[in-house]
Amino acid sequence: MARYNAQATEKKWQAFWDENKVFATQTRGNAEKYYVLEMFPYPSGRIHMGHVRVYTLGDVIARYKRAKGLDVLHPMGWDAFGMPAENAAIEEGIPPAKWTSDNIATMRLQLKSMGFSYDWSREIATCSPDYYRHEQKMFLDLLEAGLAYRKESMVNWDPVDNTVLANEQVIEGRGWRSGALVERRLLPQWMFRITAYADELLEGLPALDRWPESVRIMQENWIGRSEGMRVNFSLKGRDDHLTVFTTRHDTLFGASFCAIAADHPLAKELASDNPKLNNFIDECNRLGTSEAALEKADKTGFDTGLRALHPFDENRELTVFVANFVLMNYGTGAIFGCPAHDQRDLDFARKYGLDVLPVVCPSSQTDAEFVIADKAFTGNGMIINSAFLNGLRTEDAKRAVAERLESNNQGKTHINYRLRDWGVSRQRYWGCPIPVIHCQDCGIVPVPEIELPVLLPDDVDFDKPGNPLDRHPTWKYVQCPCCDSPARRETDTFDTFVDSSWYFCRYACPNAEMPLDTKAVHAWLPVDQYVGGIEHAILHLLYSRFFMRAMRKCGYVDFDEPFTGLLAQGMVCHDTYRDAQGWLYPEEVERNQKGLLVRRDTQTPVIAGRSESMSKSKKNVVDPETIISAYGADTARLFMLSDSPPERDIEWTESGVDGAWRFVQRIWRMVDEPKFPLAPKNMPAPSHIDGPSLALRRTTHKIISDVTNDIDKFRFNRAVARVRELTNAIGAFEHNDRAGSWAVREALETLVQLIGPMMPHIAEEMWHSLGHDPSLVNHPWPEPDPTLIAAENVTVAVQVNGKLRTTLTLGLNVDPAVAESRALADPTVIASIGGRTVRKIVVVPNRVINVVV
RNA sequence: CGGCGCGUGGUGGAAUUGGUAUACACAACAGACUUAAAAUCUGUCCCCUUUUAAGGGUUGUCGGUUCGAGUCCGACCGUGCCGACCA
Repeated sequence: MARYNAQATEKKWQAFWDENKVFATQTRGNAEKYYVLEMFPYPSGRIHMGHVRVYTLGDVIARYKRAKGLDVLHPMGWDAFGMPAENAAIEEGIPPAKWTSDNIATMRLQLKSMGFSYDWSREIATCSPDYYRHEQKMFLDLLEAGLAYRKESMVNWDPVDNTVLANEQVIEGRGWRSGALVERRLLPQWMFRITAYADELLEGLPALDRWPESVRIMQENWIGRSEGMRVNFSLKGRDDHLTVFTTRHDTLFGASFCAIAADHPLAKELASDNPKLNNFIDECNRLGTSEAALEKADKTGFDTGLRALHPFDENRELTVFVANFVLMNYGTGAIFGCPAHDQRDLDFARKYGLDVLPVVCPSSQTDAEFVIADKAFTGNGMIINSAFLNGLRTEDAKRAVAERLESNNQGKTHINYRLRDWGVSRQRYWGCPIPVIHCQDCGIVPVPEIELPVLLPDDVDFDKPGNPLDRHPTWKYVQCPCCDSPARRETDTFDTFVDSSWYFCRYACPNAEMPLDTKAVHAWLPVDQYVGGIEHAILHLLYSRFFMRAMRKCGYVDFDEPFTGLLAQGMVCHDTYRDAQGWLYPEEVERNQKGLLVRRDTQTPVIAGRSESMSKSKKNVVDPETIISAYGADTARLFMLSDSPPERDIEWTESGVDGAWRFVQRIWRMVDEPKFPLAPKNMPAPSHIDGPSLALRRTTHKIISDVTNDIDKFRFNRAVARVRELTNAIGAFEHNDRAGSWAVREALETLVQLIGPMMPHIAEEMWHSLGHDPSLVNHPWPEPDPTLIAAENVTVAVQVNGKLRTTLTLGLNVDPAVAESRALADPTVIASIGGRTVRKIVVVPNRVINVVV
């Protein structure tokens, strides 16, 4: 009896798959296509458990769809530009290109050792000129299409990474990567006009019905469409006016002040001869960057001395404040304050003693009893105290106000979005160079297409902070392509989210001379199933949806949505351990004889913290490689699939891995040393099968049906449970006769096929042991026999007044009247009825009979 | 503060989507095999009454709809994630 040797067997089959190009993408023409893609990794050095999970999920889908006879595209590549490579250069003196390609080489080997079914011939790395030259060409197209532009704009500046961050890369006022407090700076930036597609991106969401609801809601909120009005307030003693954005123009008569943002142009103008106002603005800007402080910050304002006139009543003068709670980057950077119906305005009004005039009365109260204390009423209702609006409901009042303001040229209905244009400039070296040239005479000149790619120079130094491209002695000095006079290259590079906004298209045509081969892209795209972390719910997924539309406008494709299905998998968690010295790795901790957690080396006590997602900072990580070398890839893959549904977090436990390992051994023994000889392979079914053998056949086919269903719905944990049931059924089977040995072979072969996508190496080995030629990968998925699934008898629950009293075995689809009389004849049921009158009998066929008395 | 999600045994979780709650595993306990250990196999394993048989209760709490609720509705409690002054 030989123990299953996972390491040798896995290597053997990986080599077989490789040599025979088993996973080469097929295009058979008559088969349906299926594109399954997992988010490509950043080559940080080594794979971690998060990678193992997401790529296992994707691989099960890919192998399953392949077995189902579909043409599957399942590629892998590298999100290879980005700051860690530069940090390595700064800290260890390794050039970013070398650091990155070394990491890719390591991680590629690690992924191969997991046995994933990638078509490696389509591998791409975003840092390769073969990739980024096409990105540069696409940028030129976007530029021409008016979707890329340059703008002097206030940016989020990360003082640690010395770079600009997009709004969504700022989390609680800190850089998403460095964690440094973000400053505001005015810099010329390259922007992508994502706002041009705000409505389209919003309207496309409901059709993405195979996306998680939560992701769609997050994107919806991020786009932040709101219907309202721009309203002009005349300014006393000035010719110009103040434009505010509001969604509650029905409350216009409740206005008691106006407020503008600290960086509103009007505020800046007024501050030029008002030092106190200037001071106040400075204070706001300082606060404006630190969101944590802002949370508790009081609403403060500064009276500019200006007075705005109410649009419907020139005699009403409203003080114009600069206020710290008004944001320049939303709406017009100016508001009118209606304290009775907006909590912020109410807080502000109470602080500065301003009027609070209720103008909307909730339907539950009369206007006489309705008062505003410390809570604003923000709901809809009946308009009061509002001249010509009195008696109207909120919606009608909005319409009436809009009509009157528009006819007086005092306002315009307006749809406002929270979404901002996407700033793509990064002042970094390790990114795709932006292919433009700055000429004193000609301005911004695109690099001519024949000169692409603009290559990154190799000879850069990382001794000083800032952008090495900018400091390079020669790289940026070029001649203007238009006038030949001396000019300078753009030294900004792209945000790496640009790289990942189209890579999924390039997989369809990795060697095309053009950025995209439209025919190939249309053959494979959209991605049928995308798998990745929920952390990309907004950034990557929204950018990709935008880029798809931009590529459509540039004529590359004729569809809008890159990913029609999305599976957002949960994180891999592990217990945390620490002692007085700090966090400890799991392998540094053990249980002593008393069962207490202690350090392995010193035997001193260890505190067990709660389970959290694996992270290097908390040291609660398990290196996949140690698991693979101890148990093999199949065990790791099985563990990732069992127990928890994919979208939920999974708890990595040593005992769970042991359990998975035991299962691998167990199924191996079933073919390596069967309890009795199996029927020869390919033998036709015996003409007569009954008793336990028939029962085993029924189980086998029921489980084919269940597992197929479960994998279709990505309920892999249930699929694993069903497979274990089949294993238990085979293990318990004792019927050593002709029919029995045939049924066992059928069950075993089914078992092997069902675990194929989950544990491909052992499945391949068992398939071979059962006498079949490789590769199982190309063997069709088993089909359940419907006549075996349909049971002839069903167990039906019998309830009296909703309480379970007994169960009956009835024929399938038996006449309800028969079921009824069988139930009423049952002694337990008679006893439960206890002589009471039967009022009603509910019969749910094949499920339940409920006697109501 | 808002949005979204979750709450089922000691643990991870299952429940045909309103129809027999606790599938499948992990852990624990007992036993078999063994000189011993590992491995393997068998059994017990939500709670209460009772030796068993049998009965009663149970899906965070309270209420509602229904012949019937883990599942639907309302309120509350707890918890997690995300967004946060979005006018």
